[in-house]
Amino acid sequence: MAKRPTLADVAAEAGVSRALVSIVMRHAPGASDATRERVLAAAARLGYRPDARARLLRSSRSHLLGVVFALDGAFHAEIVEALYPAAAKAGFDITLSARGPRRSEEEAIRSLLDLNAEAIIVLAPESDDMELVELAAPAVSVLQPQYRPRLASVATDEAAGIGLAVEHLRRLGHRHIAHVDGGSAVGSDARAGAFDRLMNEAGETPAFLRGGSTETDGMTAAGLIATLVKTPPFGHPPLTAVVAFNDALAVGLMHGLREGGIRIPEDLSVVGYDDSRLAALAHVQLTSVRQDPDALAAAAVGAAAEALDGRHTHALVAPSLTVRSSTAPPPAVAR
Amino acid sequence: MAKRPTLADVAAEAGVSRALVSIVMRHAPGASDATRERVLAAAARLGYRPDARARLLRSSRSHLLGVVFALDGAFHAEIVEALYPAAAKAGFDITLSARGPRRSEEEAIRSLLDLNAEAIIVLAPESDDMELVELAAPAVSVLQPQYRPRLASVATDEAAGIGLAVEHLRRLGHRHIAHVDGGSAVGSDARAGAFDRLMNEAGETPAFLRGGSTETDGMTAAGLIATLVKTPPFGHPPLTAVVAFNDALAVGLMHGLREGGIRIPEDLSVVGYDDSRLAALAHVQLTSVRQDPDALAAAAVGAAAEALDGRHTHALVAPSLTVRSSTAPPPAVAR
DNA sequence: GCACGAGCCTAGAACGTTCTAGGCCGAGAG
DNA sequence: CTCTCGGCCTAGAACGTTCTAGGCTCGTGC
Repeated sequence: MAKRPTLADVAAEAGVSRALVSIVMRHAPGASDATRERVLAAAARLGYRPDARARLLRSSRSHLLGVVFALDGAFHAEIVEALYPAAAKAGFDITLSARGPRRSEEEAIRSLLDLNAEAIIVLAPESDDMELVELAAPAVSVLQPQYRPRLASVATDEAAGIGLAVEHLRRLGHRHIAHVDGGSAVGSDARAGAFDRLMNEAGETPAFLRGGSTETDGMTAAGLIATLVKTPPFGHPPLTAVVAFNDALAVGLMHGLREGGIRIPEDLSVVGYDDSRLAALAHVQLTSVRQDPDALAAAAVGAAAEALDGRHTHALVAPSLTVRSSTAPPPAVAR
Repeated sequence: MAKRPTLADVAAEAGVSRALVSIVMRHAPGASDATRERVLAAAARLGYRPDARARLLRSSRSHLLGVVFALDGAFHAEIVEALYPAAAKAGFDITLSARGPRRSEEEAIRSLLDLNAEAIIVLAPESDDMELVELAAPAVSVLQPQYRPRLASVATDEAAGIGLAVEHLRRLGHRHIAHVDGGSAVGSDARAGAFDRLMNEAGETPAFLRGGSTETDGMTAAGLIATLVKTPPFGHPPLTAVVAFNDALAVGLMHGLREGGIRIPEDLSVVGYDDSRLAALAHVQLTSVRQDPDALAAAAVGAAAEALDGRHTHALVAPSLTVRSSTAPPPAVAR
């Protein structure tokens, strides 16, 4: 394990000063093309790699973005993945810190602050830990809009997402669509509210069913829905489509409904939300609202950069719809 | 955003030297209890937090373990989660680096080396990138045994895992068990080999079926299995249980079989491998071999520490079995 | 012939910590 | 009384970078 070469080693090898090597390495102006080449050659010969710690320590700007994510967050993985190129493009490095059942958001944030992250991006912050961040570094809340002073946020446009789902179903010919809400889950109100507004605008009475955020919740809710499909209340037309709060709920729903003898999509169309791995499973094939990880990541990095300049933006990113085979025209298309 | 206080600030506040503050902060010997208390009070008053970068830069040992994981790795999340406490216990910090479709293992490893991680833990290394690590820092390969000089490894004892699955099925009364292998997936041979040995030891002829590592592979394999269950070849008893290479394969299998009119577990018992989130889904409830994330994490940290001292160990961790409702006694228990 | 600016380069300080070497002081041994 | 030793503490160097201030050399304009 030979010692790792430093700036000084490269400088000696190339016969120049350390400062000049530093200039070349940072692609900063102030070196001729000839020496630049010579220094780079020397660096390559020695296998030199700049030491991130020292670099971070000295430069006032660390160019480091801290990212807090949940290991079990359905959609977090995709955003994290998208954050790397987005950050690189903006000249930032990324350092990750996971939260989970055994590691609190606060711990995760603390460790990032210790590394002197310039700004902190928190995916779906769960609590008031954001206060902690506000003290030490500008922060961006992703996926879950929070409005606080000194806090930027980036989220999917829920109204547009629900809108996509409803429009897709209407185009297929559905006229009686219900929303199975997220119960007390965070974000449930935003989606339910969007559904409410959409229905009202179309002059229809919105139909809501109590759901939840887990597969089990979906299986529970399936009973009532099966009834509404098979034997609708007097004077009511049968339900032909539902928009679920999220994919897990939708999957539970589908399973419960099929056990109850309802065919999907022949008897009932189901739309999920998140387009998670769950939705893409070969035996699930759930039509789902897709939040755009690349757009969210780019917006998050952008918001972080803005926040560093003291501007706290609140961005909404447009979702799209991934159509799979859980949706189809209703049993008898009304004319 | 007032400047963050430094050692010097605390020293001034407490009326001592920087070195002494450092001693107190590190809980190092060489300070009286009285001053220790005084310094800590001053630090608390100023809200001092040590700067990890400077600390890392100066101390020869960085006490930093780099962890490379895959964002979509079925089981990685649980191990990462378990690594935090395991590392803390051994006096290490953890820094994460993700790999994924758009970020190669090599990039992930490089960024960790830039931060001067003392040792690198790679979850399920995919390729020869390990050579890269070997140059710069001791490495531990987790989940996927690799035997190279200068490389430690920690993995689940595949033979024991398959053994648990088979024993569970035998106890239920199954006598005709097949293994649906992982095709060309990494690790397939280890599990298939273990099954082979196990069957031979019991004096039975092992039955193998070609599978794969995805749900789709499972759905494909389901056709043949359905035949073996319903109309076994002349002279052969019907198949009553299968052990699948992994959970995804098992889930595809179950779905395909049910579509083919086979009831699970009444007609056929299915055992998966990994005990991933997939297996725990409410509508799946797959009995599965559970790799122990805590034990793997602890072993990985241990191996990293050993590797720092030049000893490269190869540890096997015993798995357990999570019994759910995809397994039951065979249709007619043979006496 | 001289002043000046631009381009290239360097010396040395600085970042916030830890480490090394050593100083001071009081107590106990001789 | 002197010597030594251990406990507490400090000054200053060190880690590997980046930043600041400035130096040298050349070409150009007067």
